[in-house]
Amino acid sequence: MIDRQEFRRSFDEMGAALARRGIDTIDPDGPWGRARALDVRQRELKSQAEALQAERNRVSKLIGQKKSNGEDASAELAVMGEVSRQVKALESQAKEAEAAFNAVLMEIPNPLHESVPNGASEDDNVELRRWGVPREDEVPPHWDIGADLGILDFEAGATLAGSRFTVLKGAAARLERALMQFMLNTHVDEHGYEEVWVPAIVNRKTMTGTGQLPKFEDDLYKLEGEDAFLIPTAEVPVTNLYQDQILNAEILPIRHCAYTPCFRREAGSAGRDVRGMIRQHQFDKVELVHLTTTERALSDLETLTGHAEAILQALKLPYRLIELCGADVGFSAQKTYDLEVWLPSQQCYREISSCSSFGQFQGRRAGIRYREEGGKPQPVATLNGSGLAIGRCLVAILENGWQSDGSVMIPEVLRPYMGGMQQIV
RNA sequence: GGAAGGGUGGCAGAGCGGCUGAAUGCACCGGUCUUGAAAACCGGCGAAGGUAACACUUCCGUGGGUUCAAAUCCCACCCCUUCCGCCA
Repeated sequence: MIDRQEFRRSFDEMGAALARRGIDTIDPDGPWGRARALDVRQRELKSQAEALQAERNRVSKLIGQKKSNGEDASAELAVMGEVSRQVKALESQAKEAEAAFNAVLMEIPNPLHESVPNGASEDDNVELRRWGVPREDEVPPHWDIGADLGILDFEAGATLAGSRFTVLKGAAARLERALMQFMLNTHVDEHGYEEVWVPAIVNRKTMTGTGQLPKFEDDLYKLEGEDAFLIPTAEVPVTNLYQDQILNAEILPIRHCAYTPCFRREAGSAGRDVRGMIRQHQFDKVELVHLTTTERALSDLETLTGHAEAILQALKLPYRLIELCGADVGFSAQKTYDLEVWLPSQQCYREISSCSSFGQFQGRRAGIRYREEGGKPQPVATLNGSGLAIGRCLVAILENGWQSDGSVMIPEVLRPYMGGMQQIV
């Protein structure tokens, strides 16, 4: 959520940062224009209500004093009936107006950080660097590699659950588990993260805190008969671990890593990546989450991204780092780097990690604040990034490790987790 | 699912119609004392809006109601704890 004070003080500057996302900030009936109008109305009604509340409180106190002194208070009581009715009416109007203002605010995305490049679509994302040497020989798609080896079963996934579900067997199942272990161990032992294990079902409030709700309910799996949802990413429960808390500044930065399954309806991506396991309704991911100060947010984003890169490097998977342009940065983020891994069958790089700084946006929404010694509470800055998406990582290993005899070389760092297995045959 | 108890400031915990934004203790901050520390003593110490600063307003799980006045009374809901049932 954007800051109300800043919204009033810097309406035009904020609007400009939002316009870079392609949002209409000129139209008075658009969200930006409506927010302004609703704020004015909300504040008017609130100050009217408050003035009358003050009167009510003053006279009520007087009545109490008179009564306890045995004096007559009937004159005051006579007028207060009406005053009280008016207070109630104004209170509920003010409440409604504030709720309306809030509802609009909740649907306004995070203004972009000034360093984010302009752009009209994902085609304008900026490549920052590449690592590793992509193989350019012909490699079959992972679904063929996996089917030939008998370790990926897409038909079984479809039978059990539908499209975009896959069953892993044998070496693939173990590889999935090995990747999870390797990633978590690396982040805990080498990067200093504290591991957490969290629920994969959360309530509406939690989902709202990180920004998935109210705007993106269609992307989520909702539980029948309950106001609860399957998480689309560990970001949601892990960040919200601290919802409505005031933290001591000394404990920042907080760095958590977590494995969770992730569930996405992929409502808007019909027809994209329908084959294989690039885009699944359920997938595994190890996530990195930082809670830090606003001053540190941007430099911590570099650190976090580096931790995700370290995994790719250890697995010796070629990748590139891109910075998302204004049109492509997600709703809650102020700045985002994507890591894209080389997929030889497609001869292109595909997203395998997304690392974002959210500034105070989520901290404000989720009520996560911190206090410097003697200072006032202020929202924490949050960051998160995949470290990494496990299913896509498995795909990359199958394709990059594929050999012309049909076998797949297992990256060295994973072999201890694979019972010493060097290749999948 | 059934029964009972309970949700109050960073924590613990009183209050159960007006003098209560809230006793008390702990924690924390400042001071006195001390070579220093501890102890003791004195003072301060919730959040949000609002203001130049005050004033003022709101907040005692959430929502509604009664009343001139609600943390306190009434209704509904949510959550937690314990016991029983069920169960990995």
